[in-house]
Amino acid sequence: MDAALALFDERTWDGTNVPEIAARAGVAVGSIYRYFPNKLALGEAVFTEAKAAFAEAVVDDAVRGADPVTALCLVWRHQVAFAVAHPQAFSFLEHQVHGAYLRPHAFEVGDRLNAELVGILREAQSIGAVRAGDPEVLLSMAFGAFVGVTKHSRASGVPLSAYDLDGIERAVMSLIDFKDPNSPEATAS
Amino acid sequence: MDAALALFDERTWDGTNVPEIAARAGVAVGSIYRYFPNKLALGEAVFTEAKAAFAEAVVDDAVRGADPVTALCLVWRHQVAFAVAHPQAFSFLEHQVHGAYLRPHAFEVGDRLNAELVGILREAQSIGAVRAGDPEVLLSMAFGAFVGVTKHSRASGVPLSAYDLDGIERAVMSLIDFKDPNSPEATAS
Amino acid sequence: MDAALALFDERTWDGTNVPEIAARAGVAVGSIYRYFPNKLALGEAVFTEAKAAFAEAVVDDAVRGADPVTALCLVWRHQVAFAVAHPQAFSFLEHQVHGAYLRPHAFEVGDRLNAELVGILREAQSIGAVRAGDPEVLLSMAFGAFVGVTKHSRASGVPLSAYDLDGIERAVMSLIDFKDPNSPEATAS
Amino acid sequence: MDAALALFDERTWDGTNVPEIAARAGVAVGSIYRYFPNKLALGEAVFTEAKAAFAEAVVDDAVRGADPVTALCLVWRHQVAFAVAHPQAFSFLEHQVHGAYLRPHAFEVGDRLNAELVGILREAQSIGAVRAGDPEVLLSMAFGAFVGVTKHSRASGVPLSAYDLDGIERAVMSLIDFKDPNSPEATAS
DNA sequence: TATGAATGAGAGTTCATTCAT
DNA sequence: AATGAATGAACTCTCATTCAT
Repeated sequence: MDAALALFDERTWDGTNVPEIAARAGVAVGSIYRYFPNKLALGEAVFTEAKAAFAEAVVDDAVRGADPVTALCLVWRHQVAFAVAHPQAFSFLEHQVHGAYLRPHAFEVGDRLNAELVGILREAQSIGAVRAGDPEVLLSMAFGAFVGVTKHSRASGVPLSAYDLDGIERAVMSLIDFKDPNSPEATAS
Repeated sequence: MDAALALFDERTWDGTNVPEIAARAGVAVGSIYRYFPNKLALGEAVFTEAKAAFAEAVVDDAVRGADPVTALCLVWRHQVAFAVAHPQAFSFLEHQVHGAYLRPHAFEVGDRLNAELVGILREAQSIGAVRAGDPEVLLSMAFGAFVGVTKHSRASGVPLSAYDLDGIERAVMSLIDFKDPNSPEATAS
Repeated sequence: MDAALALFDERTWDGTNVPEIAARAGVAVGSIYRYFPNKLALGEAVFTEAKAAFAEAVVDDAVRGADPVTALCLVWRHQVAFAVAHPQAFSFLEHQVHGAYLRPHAFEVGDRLNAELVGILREAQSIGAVRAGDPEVLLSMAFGAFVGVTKHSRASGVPLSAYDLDGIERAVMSLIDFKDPNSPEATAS
Repeated sequence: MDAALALFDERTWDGTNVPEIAARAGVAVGSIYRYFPNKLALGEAVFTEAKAAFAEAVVDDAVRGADPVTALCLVWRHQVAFAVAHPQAFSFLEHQVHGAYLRPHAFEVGDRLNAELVGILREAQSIGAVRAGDPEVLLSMAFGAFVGVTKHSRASGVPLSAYDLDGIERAVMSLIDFKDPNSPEATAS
């Protein structure tokens, strides 16, 4: 599955053939078919696993137990940590086209994650910690901004860890107009 | 080429077959091969044309003649207008994987555009109109944030024009910490 | 038809496509189809015309009116003259594979020619002017020997006319053990 | 390769399609492509193998160790034996058109064989065992005469072995004016 | 359980033929 | 009558999948 993920990310699901995956994994073609009924199922498994790992990494119990402000910070850092640790998985999940080999249920994990994040954002809005506006759109923008950086990282060949991640965080926090209502600066105003 | 663009966007270059393109275009398979030597060349032509159209739309003479502050505003609006007018082309250009069918020279137009935008951003930074930091990264983030919105638009089925585009612009301007140094508010501080 | 002959000779009937023929002839593809119902018919016409021209050149009225000894000499020289004048037609006729595009009747002219030549040879044998043995085989050998020279000519790029055609004739005459029964040398023995 | 040889001989390389070859060989189309990268390479392999087998059959160590007179006789008989044993290979090699699918190096074996035979002929000429004249042309004629017989054999459907092969040999020996300088008859004159 | 040669449906491409101009 | 763009059947080649070893 690692080999498959790497190739799907580099070349698309359609653009990758099973012999290549087998070669990269160092096994025979037939062996892949002992664990997956077909290429479709392999694609689905790779996508689903990556998405689940991402979801689990981003929203853990600490996030769920925290107040929206802390939660947002944690989510952001988890996301960055995942992208640093699993750049291929992160990039693959961001491909624009997954429809060819995914049945609807494959999107459930992602949708659930999205709903949780939107909930956090909405709560944060309700206490004035974040800019007003459709929270789904706000999420898309904040996440999109980070995806933009990861694309730049891949294109330039510079690993994500070499970027000014704090500066990036500050910029995205400006994007959503984030301010900790408990911080002295905020209460002063 | 329109039919090809639509299908490449929906299904990936590898995931689209030539008879499908022909059917969508309402022509015979052989006719495609009168104008393109092979599927690769068709993909390249579609990509190159879309990229050139985008580049021309985003940076026009008005942008080139303007001061960096005005230029940034214009660029933003041009970009939005292009995405509204040509959602498939915009989305296709944002696919993460184009390497399979593009020879290096196909990236030249995009690189040139990027260099121009980075130049504008750098100028804006030098007069304090924009947040400090690697301008390439800043550009990736701002552009990425917008791409995030277009993805949301496609996924939700809501056309981009139905979004609060002004709100989005304001958020991204916050992202880059943009302030017009000539505006009264800015001079007041 | 000249263009077609040249290409069929160079590349085989199957290996030649109609647009190429049109291009070589300096006409449009459609124009070919005004004169020939299809490529098959064109091939047949080219073959039949070449064969008829050869047959007519080799056995003319002079040959038909002459005694077998003179006839043989004339036939030989006619054949050589034809190969010198129309090397492509000669070579094309000697291709081993014509079956794909010829209906049986296309072979009639060739068979008739062959029968005539065999007849001459048989007469010559009957007066002791030529070696004994199956005249068809003798003809194949004598003709084959000349074809061998024409192949050499094509392969080496040296025109047939530059060869020692008299020496070749003498050799082939030895092959069939030809001797003019009226010549002094022959009567002497 | 046997199936391919048979079909190439019957129908030309261009006139044979891959499914036909597969069917004749009793394998699937794809299997052919496991052993040959493409049809061109298959053609080349068939030609090269046939040519090498012919060359090896015609000039063996016995020929190389013998005096020119003996060598010529051996070469002749080897050639005849090859044509009797492998009529399709012999006929295929004699096709006039091979250029479409052969790269230059495919001709090397044939050229080498030719050079060896010409060498033998030249030696034979130097001791007066063979008619004077360009040995390449002499070779073309002698070989062509035999090819003529094989053509006749194929056209008539009579197997080569049913021909008067001794008579044919005598005729061709006359063609090259061959006489064993050690034979009593020769020494007598 | 692992292998990879074999399979054949289907993809990319060619080209004989047609027909509006 | 001549043209050549358009057509689609047929060809070359690929690759997901199977199965004897």
